Amino acid sequence: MAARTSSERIECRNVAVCTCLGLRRVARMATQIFDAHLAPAGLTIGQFGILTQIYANSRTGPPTTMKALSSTIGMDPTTLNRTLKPLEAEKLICTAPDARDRRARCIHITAFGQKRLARAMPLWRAADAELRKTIGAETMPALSGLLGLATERLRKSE
Amino acid sequence: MAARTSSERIECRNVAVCTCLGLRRVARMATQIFDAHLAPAGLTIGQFGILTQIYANSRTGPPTTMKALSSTIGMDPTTLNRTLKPLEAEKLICTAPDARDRRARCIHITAFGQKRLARAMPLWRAADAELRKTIGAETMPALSGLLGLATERLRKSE
DNA sequence: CGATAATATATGCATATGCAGGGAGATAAT
DNA sequence: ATTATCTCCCTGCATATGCATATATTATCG
Repeated sequence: MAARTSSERIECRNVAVCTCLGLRRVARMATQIFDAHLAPAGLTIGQFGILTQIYANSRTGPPTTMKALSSTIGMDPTTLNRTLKPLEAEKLICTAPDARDRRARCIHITAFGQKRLARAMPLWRAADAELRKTIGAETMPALSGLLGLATERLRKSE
Repeated sequence: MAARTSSERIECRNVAVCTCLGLRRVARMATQIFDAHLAPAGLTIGQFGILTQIYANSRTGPPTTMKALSSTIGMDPTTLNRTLKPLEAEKLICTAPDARDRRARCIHITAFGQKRLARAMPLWRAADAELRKTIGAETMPALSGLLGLATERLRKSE
């Protein structure tokens, strides 16, 4: 038999429906919708989500640390670290070393940040409504539910 | 009444279940699984998906252009442009201007790229199996189906 | 108390993502 | 044919993402 090294067909049909690639693709598309809606408030959807979480935490307990926040939103701490930088540069948040553990930094939302968040909230609602309208009023909660379930199980597996 | 500007509570409960943020979060988590599995083959899941698509196209018709490929995988052409750079630098793909339309660039997978893809394929299967096992054998196809539906509808809306 | 381990954050590197806008080439209008 | 327009790609800018690793600080063990 002659060698047919590069003509051996690679079986790749299933890749077309890869869940990971699907997640990334739909996340990209949804991100464009949300970023476009939030742009007038000067926030991306990622920044908006983080700011909201910091705000929510500030109303329920002690100041958030990087570690806690990164765990809550399921993001690598090093990513969060850098993602916070533009927010701090814009004075939407401020950070200070924790008095009881000087390794940790406490993250606070500023009054300016709260104003920004309040301004962004209706824009987020409009983006959410557009996504719902586009992918279907039945599909949206089903997708959201599965994502919540997946998050939970991915978290537990760590 | 005294001014209470910054003490007005911002309603943000729904943000916790934002579909866009959920998509981004689960996409991040899944990406970590797939990237870890594919690392021995020197590919990220994004590169793997693109390489697979170029390979599949090469077997069914004329060479892929950037525009066509970006549309197929639902990615901005400028993003694709840069994402292809490391693949070209590693000689996994090669590009050449189209003879009939010199604005366009035709993208080909090299024999070296096919070898790399063949090596990565079982790693991708292992990653897929791990994700399935983690999020649940019933959840996986349901999620995949909804993502396919969402992709379709997001595409049509453009 | 001093050495060691564990923890919280930060930095270097590389890839990923897309908007605005620019340049080259193809197509349509007059 | 010349102009106008449109299409395809590329570059500058800014954010997003995480691994390996470094630094600072706390906790633990002997």
